[in-house]
Amino acid sequence: MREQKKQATREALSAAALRLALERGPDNVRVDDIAEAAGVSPRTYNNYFSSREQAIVAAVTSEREARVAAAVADRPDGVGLADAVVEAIVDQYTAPGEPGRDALLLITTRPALRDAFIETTTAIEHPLTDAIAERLGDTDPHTARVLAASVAAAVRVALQQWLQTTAASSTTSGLVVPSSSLPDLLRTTLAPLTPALDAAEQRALRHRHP
Amino acid sequence: MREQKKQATREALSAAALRLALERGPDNVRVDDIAEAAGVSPRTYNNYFSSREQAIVAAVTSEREARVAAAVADRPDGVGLADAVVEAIVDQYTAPGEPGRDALLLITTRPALRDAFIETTTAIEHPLTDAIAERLGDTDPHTARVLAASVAAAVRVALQQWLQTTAASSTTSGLVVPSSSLPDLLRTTLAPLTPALDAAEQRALRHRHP
DNA sequence: CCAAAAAAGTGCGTGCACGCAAATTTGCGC
DNA sequence: GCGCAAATTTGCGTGCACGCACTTTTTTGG
Repeated sequence: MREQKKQATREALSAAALRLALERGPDNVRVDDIAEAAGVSPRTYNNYFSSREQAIVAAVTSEREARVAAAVADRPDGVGLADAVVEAIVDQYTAPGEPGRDALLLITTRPALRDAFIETTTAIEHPLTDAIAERLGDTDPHTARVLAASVAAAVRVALQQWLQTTAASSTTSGLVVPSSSLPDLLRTTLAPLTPALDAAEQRALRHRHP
Repeated sequence: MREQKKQATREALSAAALRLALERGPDNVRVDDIAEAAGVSPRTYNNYFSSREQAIVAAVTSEREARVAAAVADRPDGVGLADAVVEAIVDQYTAPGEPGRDALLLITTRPALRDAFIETTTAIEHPLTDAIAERLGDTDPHTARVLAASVAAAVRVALQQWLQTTAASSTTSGLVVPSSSLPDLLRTTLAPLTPALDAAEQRALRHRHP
C-alpha cells in the first residue's frame, strides 16, 4: 500500500505543479503553492522532486520509461532488436495523451522546462538496459548498458532538434527548416545506431548457437 | 586578453576549490572561501561554476574536451574512424597529470563529486561532434551528433563502472570483481559502438565516391 | 491485538544558485 | 591620452534544495 500512496502523492504534486504553471505562468508558482495544492508539506515536495521544472515535466512524461521498456519486451522475437527498439520508442513518443497542447507549448517556450524535459530521456536508460539485456541474453553486461545509453542519447538529440526548430519556427518569421515530425526525427537519429544493435544481436545469436 | 583573463580566473577558482577541498575536506569549504582564495567576489564564482562540485572537478578534467577532439582530428586518415575515436579517448583518459592521486581519491569517495565527475563526459559531446563530422564530410549532420553523444554515453558508463568498483573495493573486504583498469574498461564499453562508427564511415565513403 | 521497527512526512536551519541593476574594467577608434 | 560602448564584476534580494532530528503513520512479528 505504501507504494500506491507514494505514487498518488507524487502524481498529485506533479499535477498541481503543471496546473498552477499553466494558470499563472511558471514563474509565478512558488514551491509552497504546489505543496499546498497537493496537500503536503513543502519539505515533502522536495522528497519527490528536486526542482519545480522536474515536477511540472513529470506530469507529461510520467511512466514513459516503463512503457518504453515494456514495449521493447513485447515485440515478438521475430523482429530484430533494432526494429523493436526504434518502433517501441517511436510509439511511446507518439502516444495519445502525450500532449496537452498547451502543456507542450509551455515546455517548449521556457528554457528551464525545455532542459528538464530533455533530461527525462536519461530515465529510460535503466529500464531499457534490462529490456535489451533480456533480448541479448547474459552476454557481456556492459553491452546492453552502452546500447541503452546510446539509444537514450539519440532520443535526446532528436528532442533537442525538435524543440529547437519548433521554438525557432514559432518566434521567427521563419526561413528555418520546416520542423519535421518527431517520429521522423526519432527514426533519423536512431538510424546510425542500428548497425550497433544488429551487431550485438548477431553476437548474441552466435553465442547461443556456437 | 579578455579571454586570457577569464581563463585565468576560472583556473584560479577551480584550483582554489580543489586545494581547499583537499585541505579541509569538501564539506568544510564554503563558496565564500573559494572566492576569497581566488581573489574574486562570491557572486563572480557563480558566474563561472554553478556548484562547488563542478569547480573542484574542473581542476582535474579541464580542457579534456578539446584534447579529445584534437586527438581525433590528428589521427591520420588511414586509420578507421572507430579506432581513431577509441584510441583518442583512451589516450586522454590515461594522460599523465590525470591524477593527483589524492584528488582522485577525494572524487571517488564523495558521491557528489563522483556525480559531477561523471557528468563531465557530456562536455566532450560538442567538440567530438565537430571532429567526427569533419571525418564524415557533410553527410546528414545528425549522424555525427548521435555518434558523438553515444560515444560520450559509453565513456560515462565506463567511468560509472570504474568508480563504482573502485569505491566498493576500497571500502568492503571485497569479493567484488577486481576493478579493471580504466583503459580496458573504456575499450570494452566503446566496443559495441564500433559497428555504428564503421557503418557511418562506409556510408560517407560511398557518398564521396558514388 | 499489540508492541516494536520501519518508513514516510514535517519543521527548521544553512548555504547556495541566480536574476537584476549598479559599478567597474576592458577594448578601440580618434 | 580620451572617452564611449561592450563586457565583466559585484552587491543584494529571493526562493530553493537538502541535511538533520523529530513526529506520525504503516508494517511486521510475536
